[in-house]
Formats: sequence, structure tokens, C-alpha cells
Amino acid sequence: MAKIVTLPPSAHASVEELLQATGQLLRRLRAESSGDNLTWSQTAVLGQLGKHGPKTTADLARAEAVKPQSMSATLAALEDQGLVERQPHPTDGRQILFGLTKSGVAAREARARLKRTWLSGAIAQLDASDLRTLLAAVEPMKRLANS
Amino acid sequence: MAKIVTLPPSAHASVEELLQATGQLLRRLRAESSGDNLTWSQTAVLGQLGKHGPKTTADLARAEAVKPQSMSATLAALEDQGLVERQPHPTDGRQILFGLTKSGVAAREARARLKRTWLSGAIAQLDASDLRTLLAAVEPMKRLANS
DNA sequence: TATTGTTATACTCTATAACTATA
DNA sequence: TATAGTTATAGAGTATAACAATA
Repeated sequence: MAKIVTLPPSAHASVEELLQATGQLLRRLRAESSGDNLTWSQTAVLGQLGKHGPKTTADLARAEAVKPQSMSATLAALEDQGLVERQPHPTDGRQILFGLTKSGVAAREARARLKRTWLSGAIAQLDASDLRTLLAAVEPMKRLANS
Repeated sequence: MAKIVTLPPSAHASVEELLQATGQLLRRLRAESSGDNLTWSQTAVLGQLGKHGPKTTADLARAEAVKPQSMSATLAALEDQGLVERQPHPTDGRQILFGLTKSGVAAREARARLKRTWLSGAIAQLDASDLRTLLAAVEPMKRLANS
């Protein structure tokens, strides 16, 4: 039997606001991120590689929910800057593992410091309840994004 | 006295996840939006004009948290499609009010229908608690974006 | 044939800088 | 001078289509 969900009329309007708020927040974060040489997407990839170790183009594309072609462009930019390097995949010649170089590790750490600085300031202006609400929304947002 | 906020170590990591989730959700929504001729930004502007009536470039830029120049480009695209039209400002010759044309009203309604269709499907896969959590996050997100 | 990755191309979004017109 | 709007320009991010190499 199909699942029937009835929403109050206001729910749709609010979801639209969610979309608007999402766009605004992302623009703000992107703008705040600029200032060193790393872009938003590049930072995200460095974070992935730092957290999980070497990954393939397809892995990274999946993790960030972009197409492999788009990820390929981001990786090329990082490679140009000497922040990531290629390693052959041990068993599958088609795949390529990307890992952080020493510079990449350093860049990732510097970046994390910067990000914490801004986030701490911004978050300090939210009260604890707002913060809890935001963090609680992370999982539902991911579910909605991947549904 | 300065406001001191102490966060648990996990909070920063979670905020990073919030950023990632924000990006993923926006990409998903953008991708889902394509299919007719209106882009994401254009749809947002139609929504603003439909909800609040004619507004100036600066008003719209503020509402969407973009620069006036960026809004000008979006408005030009909408004008090319015959969806918005200019009206002189009654008292200030520098300002220009943009309002929906008949086509614009129709486009906005068609768009809202489409959006509801996708949103309803996506939302149906969230449970009521997730939905509440998401909607509760809207205001904190806006505060964070504008802080 | 199917999968992984890349190159080529194009478009949206956004920003900054410089300009015009009006207040 | 200050404000509202636009034009010109540039860069990031993303997508689709077409291709090469490997499984």
C-alpha cells in the first residue's frame, strides 16, 4: 500500500523557505571561504581525503554528490597546485587513487583552522538552541538530498 | 563582557557536515528544478514578485542575499523571456520596479505545481519528525547566513 | 559490453570594477 | 556627493556528450 502523507498547507511554503535559506547559507559560506587560494569544492575534497585516505574519482564524486566529470575538474585543479597526487589502484588498472601530498596535508590543516575561526565567530552569535536545531537538521537534509 | 561559547569538540565537525549537507541539498534541488526553461534563481525571483508584488533590483538582491549586479542579470533573463516588466518608481526616478507579466504569473504557477510535485515525493520519504526538524532549522540557517 | 576516467563544450551563478542617471 | 541601476569582465561550479583505456 502506498504511503500517504498529508501536509498542512503551510508546510510547502516553509519548505520553500528551507530552499531559500539553503541557498543563502551556501552563498555566505562560499563567500566567507574565499581569501586564500582554495575554493569551496577543493576544500571539501581535501577534507574527504584527509578524513578517509586515498579515494577514486568516482568515490569522491559520490561523496560530494556531483558527477565524476565535475570531480575530475576539481581534482585537476588540486593536482595543479600540488596538493593531491595519483596512485595506481592495486587491482584495477582503470581506477586511480588520489591522495594528499605533504602540501595537501598542510593546506588542509591551515584551512581547517581558518574555517574554525569563522565558524566559531558565526556560531557564537547563535544561541545553543539554534545550534542544536541546526545540527539536528543535518541528517534529514542529507536524506532529502539523496532521496 | 564578551560572550563566551564553549562547544563540544564534535560540534565543529558537525557544522562541517551541515555545510556539506547544505551543498548537497542545493545541488539536488537545482538539478531537480531543471527541465523547464526557468533556472533556480529565476524561479526564486518569480516567487518573490508573486508573493510580495513589484520590487526593485536592490530589494530583490537583499531578499536573495546576492549583489545588485547579480540580480540585474537574473532580471534581464526574466525580462528576455517576457516574464517580468519594468515600471517607473512613483517618486524616485533612479529606482525601477519589476513586476510579473501575465506570462510571469502563469509561469510562476506552473512552476509552483512542479515544485510541489517533487517536494511532495521527496518529503513523503521523510518521517514527520525529520520534516519538523528541517523546518525548525530554517530560521537558524537564515540567522547564520546573515550573521 | 560495461566501467572508470577524461576531454570538450556550454551554461548558470556570482563577484568586482567601472559607468550612467538621478537625488 | 550619494544612491540605484547597469554593463563589462572573469572565475567557479556544474552538467552533458563523446572518447580512451581497462575489465
